[in-house]
Amino acid sequence: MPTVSSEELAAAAGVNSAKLRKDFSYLGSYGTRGVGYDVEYLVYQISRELGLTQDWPVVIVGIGNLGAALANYGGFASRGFRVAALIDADAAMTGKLVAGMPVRHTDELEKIIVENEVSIGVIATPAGAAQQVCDRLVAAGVTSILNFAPTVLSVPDGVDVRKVDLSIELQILAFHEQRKAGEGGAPAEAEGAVGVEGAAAKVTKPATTADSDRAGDDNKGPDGDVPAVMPA
Amino acid sequence: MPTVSSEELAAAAGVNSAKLRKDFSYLGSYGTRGVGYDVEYLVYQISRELGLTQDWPVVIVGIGNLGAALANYGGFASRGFRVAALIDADAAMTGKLVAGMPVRHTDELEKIIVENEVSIGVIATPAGAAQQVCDRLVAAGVTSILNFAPTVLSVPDGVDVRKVDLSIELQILAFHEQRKAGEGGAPAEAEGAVGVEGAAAKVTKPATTADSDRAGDDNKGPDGDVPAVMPA
DNA sequence: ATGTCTTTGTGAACGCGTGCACAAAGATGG
DNA sequence: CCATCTTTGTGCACGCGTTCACAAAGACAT
Repeated sequence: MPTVSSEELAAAAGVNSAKLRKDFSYLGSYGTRGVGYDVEYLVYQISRELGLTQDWPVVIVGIGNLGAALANYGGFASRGFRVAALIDADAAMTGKLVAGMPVRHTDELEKIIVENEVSIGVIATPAGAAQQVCDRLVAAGVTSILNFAPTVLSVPDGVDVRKVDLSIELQILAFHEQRKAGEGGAPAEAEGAVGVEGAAAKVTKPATTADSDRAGDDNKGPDGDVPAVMPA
Repeated sequence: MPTVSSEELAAAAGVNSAKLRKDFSYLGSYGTRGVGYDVEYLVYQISRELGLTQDWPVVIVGIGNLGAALANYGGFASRGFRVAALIDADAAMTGKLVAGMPVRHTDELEKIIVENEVSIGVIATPAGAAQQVCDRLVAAGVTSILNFAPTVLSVPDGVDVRKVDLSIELQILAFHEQRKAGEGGAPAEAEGAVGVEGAAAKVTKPATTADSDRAGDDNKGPDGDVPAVMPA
């Protein structure tokens, strides 16, 4: 199949064909009227626009379970990412092979960054070490950081940080799961698990509101639509 | 600070105060006019709505580096998730302690799900095993799946799947990094890294368009705004 | 008790993104 | 070379979410 129409692509992706065409048009006019889009050419153009045709050297700092998992992750190489080095603060780890690559010590961090012209760093350290590692990465020239540590990093302007919270997705699933179970009393209720049990009784709200606890009210929003409190 | 106003919260979160109030109103009328929101009560209500006050037993299948990292992840317990069991297909892993918990063999999967009333499963297996594990989880009663394996899972209606691609975030960083480097020739260009080098020359487009390669065109969208091809 | 002041809750307006619908473009066949 | 048919590229309109702005509610001081 050398060409595809926007209609076919849209159907496959489950989106509107007009939107797909409009999106493509931002990249330029790469389609041929009456025929469609040349598949190979389209793939190339999108890849290039997304930066997939570039070689991005990255370092992974913190080679614990997560760091090792990331080092072994196959999806990186196929997207143009090249793991330039694995770095860990534990001297006992130095030289060990992870994903076929020797772990380097933190002392060499700056040198590694500069020599490999690394601009993207991945932090998979414990929370306590994250900010310190981040500062060193930035000082050495890294301008984009992917943070897996459960901390909010502060960085100077011009540096991008993206935080990945592995439990967020689980949270979203649990939210929908709660909905499936119905509004009524869900199973395995563990009141006070977050350490605020009795909060509803302590507050100064009228007892009627606090005690009824929303059981039975229809939870309509101000505009009358369904409750929109829903992650992603 | 026993209470907060929507204005303070909005400023802290960097959002509009009216939107924040409207969002809160979907949960009910928990504020007090002239005062604000009772912090403790508000935290409790939001926690409850989000499902944080419930106890969610989960199983993690595939105890490799990633599975182990997830088992050790601190963020789960604090959000109401309880790891009911770690499951792996490798008999050599059975009984080993990971995050202070013995690894169970896949043979016991169904039993574990049923006994613990697990409704959420996490798949951290290699891609090849994911669908099979998924099918068994669903058959045993799991209705929400968090998939870390690089495969698209097919599930019956009523089952939610969320796929986590660890390289997506890296991709987004690289995209912005590319933008920072300017439109001109970026460093470390690796033409053809995705195996389509020469694609621009092979296609049947007029040579003028293909060769100019968009250098110099202003890349305006159909409505005249800035190029909106930008992940997240 | 009454007035003033603060802050909520929400109706209404605005703006942006999505989808519709069609003219222009190009391929294909006669 | 012309007619027809397919598919793109995009102006336009609709709808939804965000923001504005204000009336109602309650606290607090006098």
